[in-house]
Amino acid sequence: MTTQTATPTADAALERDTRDLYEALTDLVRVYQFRDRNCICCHDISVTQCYALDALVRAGSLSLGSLASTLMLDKSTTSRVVDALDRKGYVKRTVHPDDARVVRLTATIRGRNLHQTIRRDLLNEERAVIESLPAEVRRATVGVVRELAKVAAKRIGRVAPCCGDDACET
Amino acid sequence: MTTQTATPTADAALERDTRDLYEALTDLVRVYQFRDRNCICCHDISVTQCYALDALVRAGSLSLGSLASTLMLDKSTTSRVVDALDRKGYVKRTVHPDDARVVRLTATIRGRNLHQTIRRDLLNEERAVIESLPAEVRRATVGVVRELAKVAAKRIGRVAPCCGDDACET
DNA sequence: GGCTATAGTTGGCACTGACAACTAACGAGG
DNA sequence: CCTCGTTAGTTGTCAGTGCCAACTATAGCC
Repeated sequence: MTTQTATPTADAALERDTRDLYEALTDLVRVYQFRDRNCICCHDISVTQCYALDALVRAGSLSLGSLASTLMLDKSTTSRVVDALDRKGYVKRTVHPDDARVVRLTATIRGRNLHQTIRRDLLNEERAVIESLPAEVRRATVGVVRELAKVAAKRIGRVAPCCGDDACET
Repeated sequence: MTTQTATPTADAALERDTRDLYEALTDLVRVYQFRDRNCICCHDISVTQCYALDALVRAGSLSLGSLASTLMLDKSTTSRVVDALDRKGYVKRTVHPDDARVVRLTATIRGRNLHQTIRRDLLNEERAVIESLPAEVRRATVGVVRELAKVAAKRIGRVAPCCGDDACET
């Protein structure tokens, strides 16, 4: 009974799960966007700027192009986000030694400190959210979210224009 | 001091879960933001506008203030988002019969149709993401995400300014 | 040396999001 | 009835986002 048969029951279940998950994810994403806005912006940096800083600290150093694709943003947008971070002294642009076209982006000490501070705040929030859950549930939640992010990235990260294949009849 | 946890082991587990969940959720939220940008914008409407339309269709009709708090946005922002939807003919403003101060917002037929179309697209995407998962896993995922959204909303929806209690020394 | 491809930047535009200042209508109290 | 405080929305302003398209500069190839 665990085989992936195309029975009407299985179909109905998939439909229901799709709808339910869609609703739940919508809520979740909305709440986290709100949290990010509120939690990050009191630190002299915007949400997108924070994502960029995070990506840079994590990676150590990136070209503008790779940063853009990490953030799934246009290069022009990314360039301006970096402008802001550069202006505020959190990130430094240097020319790549082997290829003068590429810009090497690295977080400054100041940038790393800020990143650390914000990360601490966000982790505190996260802990507050989940500490009420029983340990097993928490653990399972982590697994599920991770898996979901992976699957979604595989499906979605791939399609650049519009809605992919189905839909979007313009 | 803040938490009276049982054992150091449990503490460590909580820390690890917090970190892991934070990473996973960050990824998840990023991917879904991207999906929304790409999936919605080919329909003559922006992401925020779509969220607003969705809230209106769901609720049937809302005042501007309640729409703002549903979306967790400032009233001024909300007003302008509604401007755009109004201009495009997806939403109508009417004066509330009992209180001439409040604006009743309702989706037009056009608005409901657009909503339906976009919803279909997003559900198709969602289905594509999860249809590869075994049915039990899917079901569990729905439960977990729902629970997480609920817990997060309780914790986060509450704190309006800045980061809540900890951090944010301005 | 000239050509094409690649990496980034800049211009332009619509929109987002916040705060503050404003207008309009409701609801007491006098 | 009129005034005052409150509540609901709108508008002004400003920084930032995000896209496309046009541009500059360097690299790599013939």
